[in-house]
Amino acid sequence: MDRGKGTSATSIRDVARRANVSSATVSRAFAEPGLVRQETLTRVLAVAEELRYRPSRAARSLTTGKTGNIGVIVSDLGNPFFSAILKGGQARAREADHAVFLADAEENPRLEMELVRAMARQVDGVVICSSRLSEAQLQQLRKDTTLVLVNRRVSGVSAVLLDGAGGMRQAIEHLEALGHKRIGFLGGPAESWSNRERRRGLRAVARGRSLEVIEFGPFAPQFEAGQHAADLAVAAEVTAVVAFNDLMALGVLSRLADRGIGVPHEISVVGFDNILMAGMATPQLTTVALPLEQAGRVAIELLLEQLAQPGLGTHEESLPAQLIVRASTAPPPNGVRSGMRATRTEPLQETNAVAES
Amino acid sequence: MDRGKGTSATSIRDVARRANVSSATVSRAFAEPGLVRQETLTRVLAVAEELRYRPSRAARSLTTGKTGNIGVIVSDLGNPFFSAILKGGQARAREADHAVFLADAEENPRLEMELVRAMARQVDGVVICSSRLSEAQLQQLRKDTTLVLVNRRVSGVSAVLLDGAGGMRQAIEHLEALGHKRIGFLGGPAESWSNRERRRGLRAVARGRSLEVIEFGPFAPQFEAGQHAADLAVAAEVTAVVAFNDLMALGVLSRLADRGIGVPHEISVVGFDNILMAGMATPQLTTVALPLEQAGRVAIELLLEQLAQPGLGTHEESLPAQLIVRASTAPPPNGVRSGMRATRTEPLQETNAVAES
DNA sequence: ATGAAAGCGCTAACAG
DNA sequence: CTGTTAGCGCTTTCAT
Repeated sequence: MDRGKGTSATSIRDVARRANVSSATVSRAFAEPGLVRQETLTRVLAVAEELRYRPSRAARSLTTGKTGNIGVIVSDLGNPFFSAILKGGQARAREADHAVFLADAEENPRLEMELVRAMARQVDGVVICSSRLSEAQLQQLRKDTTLVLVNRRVSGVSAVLLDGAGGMRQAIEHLEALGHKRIGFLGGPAESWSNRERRRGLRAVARGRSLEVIEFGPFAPQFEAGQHAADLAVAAEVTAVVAFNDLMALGVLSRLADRGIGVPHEISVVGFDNILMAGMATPQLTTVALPLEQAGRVAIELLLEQLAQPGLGTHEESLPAQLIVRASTAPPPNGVRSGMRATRTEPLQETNAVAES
Repeated sequence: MDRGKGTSATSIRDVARRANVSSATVSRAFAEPGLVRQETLTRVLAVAEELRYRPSRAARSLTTGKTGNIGVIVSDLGNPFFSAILKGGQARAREADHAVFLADAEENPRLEMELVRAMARQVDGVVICSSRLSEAQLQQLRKDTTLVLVNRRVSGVSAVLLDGAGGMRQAIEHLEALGHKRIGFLGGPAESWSNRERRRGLRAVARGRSLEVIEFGPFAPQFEAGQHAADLAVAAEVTAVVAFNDLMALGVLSRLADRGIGVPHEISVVGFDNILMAGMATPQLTTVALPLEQAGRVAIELLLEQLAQPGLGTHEESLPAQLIVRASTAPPPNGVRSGMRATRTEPLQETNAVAES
């Protein structure tokens, strides 16, 4: 009978015996090839190859303290926003010969905390994307875990941020240049760091311009919320709408089409690119693209750096947003209009906030 | 100075000393609580808690041979199809207290092989989603790795399959019931197992019915390919189109709209649900939904079973597809038409096949 | 340049 | 029920 699978993986000793050397030499042959004589080295490597020997990382980690693994926690695997980050991170980790532990926190802070704790001993460090933990909890974690955050800023922790504020500025400037004076913003979840950033950018750019900006929301960043919000925006007589993400923007587009309202002739629409539509190149929708894969790469990069020189301080890397203009924006129907100073309304409605970007 | 992070994780000995027991007892307290006297148990657990002790899986795996980890390999992390599977698998693995190693094979067989090999020693088994490896390579791998395949059938290996053939049958029967007689199928990548399945289902259902089925493709399963294929389908005068996936279907929709061809009045469109649009509920598009998350769960399930009883044979689980009818299908323009027997054309064009579903 | 030996944190017999 | 004793596979002084 077959005796299961990995029951008898070749160990370092097998190689050592077969090559007439001590296991120490085999170990060195892999870790510090320079320390063994050329002749021995080739022999050992040959035998290792022949026996299909692969060092056991678990055993190695026992003595070295390093696991060669990196943990990545996302708040919702179903969100393409995170898949993209993950893809980049995964690639970078592999280049550095590190394996990736993946966990989905399912938007649940308790679970997230638990996952980091559970991972802690099996990885050298953890990347958390859009953490739902409180600042205090994160500060707690960083005491005994090397941490890098994506899409979240916390003092003393390295992070890679996506420049939502800058993206918002680009979007608004674009619309302003087209002649829009009255613009609606459909906000995402209130607790979302990136939503706060985007609103911050929005206000900064509106300040001191002859733009009227109306904020709606918070909304769940979903297609349906976009459909709903579209009606609010139309009622508020804006000539352009910027949505928290492209899913919502798509909802807006859909609702406007249903109501027979022309895009972009009657109203212009901009979405923030959750990369949802990456494959289909969002041919209709003007979006603010975020370099998500790169964010993943950089996060791993930061983590690796930090592992290499634990002493040094923390980095914060901010990645630029990029407005991609397409068919959903155009000059407003009747050229210039009001011309009041920037204002904003209170949130008009609450919806349950789920996925964030 | 701070001496890095996990430098001094509390070990089993620390707990043992502090609780006045041997490390064996502590070990048992965690592994087989039943073997320890209640009193001792509580004391040990209390101390462990106090010291924030977490057993080291690496060390444990050294003696037990089990790692408690599962490897999951997907052929493209960027494809939402796989994110969905991953999400389900991740969840199931966590329920079973297993961690997930994730790797992206990037559509590259060499890399895929390498990844499985690299993972092998750190995991108890591997799930490969839409493997790009040859049958021979997979047979090779299964010799020394516990394997479960998703979306791929290979003799002697457990697998979870998505019933593309059944989904296709549903789609065609739906269109037939509406009165369509001449239907086009826009095929996916030629090498894709699921594409072969869908074509198989297509022919099976067409056989013996007064339906004319025209196959186009193979195409890359992308939005752009859908746009292109739309023209071919229109030229072929079909009254309905079934696309390999929803991305392509969206492309079709887009192209038809550009050409001013009404959907569903002039032509009906059905997509296979790559779950791309999960969030937006694909409100316009009739699709064949595939239970992707469940597929992930079942895959892990199968793997766990196999790990538990290595002796037993392999399972193949086939998950049902589900037609979801929405606004993109309706009776054909002029009711009944020709009525010839099922036929099919040769592939009309080749495009580079990338993502598959 | 290489080997011997100790030990990383844990579990698995085997005693008691 | 609990302690003792060996290792698991590898790295790392310390010798040689």
